[in-house]
Amino acid sequence: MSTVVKNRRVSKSDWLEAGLAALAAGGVHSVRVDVLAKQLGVARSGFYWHFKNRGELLAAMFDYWTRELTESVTSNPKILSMPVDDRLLAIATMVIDVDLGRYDEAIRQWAREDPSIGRHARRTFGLRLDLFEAAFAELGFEGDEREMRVRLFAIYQAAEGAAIPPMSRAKRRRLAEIRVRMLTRR
Amino acid sequence: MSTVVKNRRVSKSDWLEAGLAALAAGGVHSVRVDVLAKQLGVARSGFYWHFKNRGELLAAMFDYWTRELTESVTSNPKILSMPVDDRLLAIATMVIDVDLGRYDEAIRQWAREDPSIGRHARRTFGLRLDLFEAAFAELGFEGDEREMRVRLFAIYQAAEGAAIPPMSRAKRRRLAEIRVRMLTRR
DNA sequence: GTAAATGTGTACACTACTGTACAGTAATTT
DNA sequence: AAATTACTGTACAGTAGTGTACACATTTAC
Repeated sequence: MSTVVKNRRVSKSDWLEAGLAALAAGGVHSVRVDVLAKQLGVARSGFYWHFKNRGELLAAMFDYWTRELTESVTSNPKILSMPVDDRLLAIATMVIDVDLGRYDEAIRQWAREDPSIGRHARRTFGLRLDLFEAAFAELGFEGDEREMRVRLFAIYQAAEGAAIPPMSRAKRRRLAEIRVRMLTRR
Repeated sequence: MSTVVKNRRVSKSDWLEAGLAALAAGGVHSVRVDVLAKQLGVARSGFYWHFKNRGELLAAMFDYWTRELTESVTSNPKILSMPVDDRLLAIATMVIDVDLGRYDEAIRQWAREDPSIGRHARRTFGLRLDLFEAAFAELGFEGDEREMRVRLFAIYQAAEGAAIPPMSRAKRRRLAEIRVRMLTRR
């Protein structure tokens, strides 16, 4: 009566992906090794082959988020070399299409519980802000006016994907265009 | 060596407040009756005098959020009777001063885990959107242009308080003013 | 085709948290 | 002052999740 696929081996990255999916769905607390094992259709024990313990998986998940969902943008030469307007729209579009914000809400919650994660998350979110700060500076905005636009752009993007009720990708893309137009206009 | 205050009685609302504080700090999973008891300096057992079980506390917390942190605004005649521009700024200011968004992030996460909470949260967030929808309609915005402003206003406000790194209230208030000015401008 | 590396399942011990039972104490009402 | 209501602590039972031990299976390298 078991519906699981037998004889399929499960690699380290399978555990990582399952962990990330759980993170997005229900926050850190819901990434539990027994639940992941059940989802993957294997026994729990294999987990401890790949990871020393649950904490090591969590650390790997956090690193993944920093590397793949932030630095992949903030250090992307292709994006950084675009003209400002295009750059901002390109980032907004990426956030929607690649779903760059999918773990953001869970990470913030996690950061609030765990001081060490908090410090690292602060740095990572800082990298994003710097990117937008530079863009709006280039557009000639200064002081509070700039800060307002930077924050509005950054915070909205980091939250839209988790918003209730959710929006379709198509609509999000349409709104992104006019949003960028408004925010870059003097 | 115990630092707890002895002989102080703990009421139902004390448990509720402690639960809400835990919710804001670490999400639903971190509202645990043994932890709350320790914080309040009493034994766990008293909890079950006030609440049937942990679930009943969670339900009470959710109701509190809907009533005190949403409907108190969306059904507030004082606010609803203001001219549009003042109304939007008044709401933005309230969100900052009363910290109306303090549980929003935790609630969204919770809603994603628990379908029943999800349904109710959807309704509550809907009430807020309706409020902004009406305001921006009154200002003469239509279609995607209106939707963009409504969403930007709503989502930003529901996320700013939880953003990393955090901003001071003073700065948030300053930015709120120019933000409302920009969003209400044609 | 054998050895090493990479996994896997079963079984057990431990900890954290929830819920229940119940006797007792303090405040409030009559 | 007696009875009722509101609340507390101690003790016990149950469940869920983590981590460890270890023998066994499967793939990869030589």
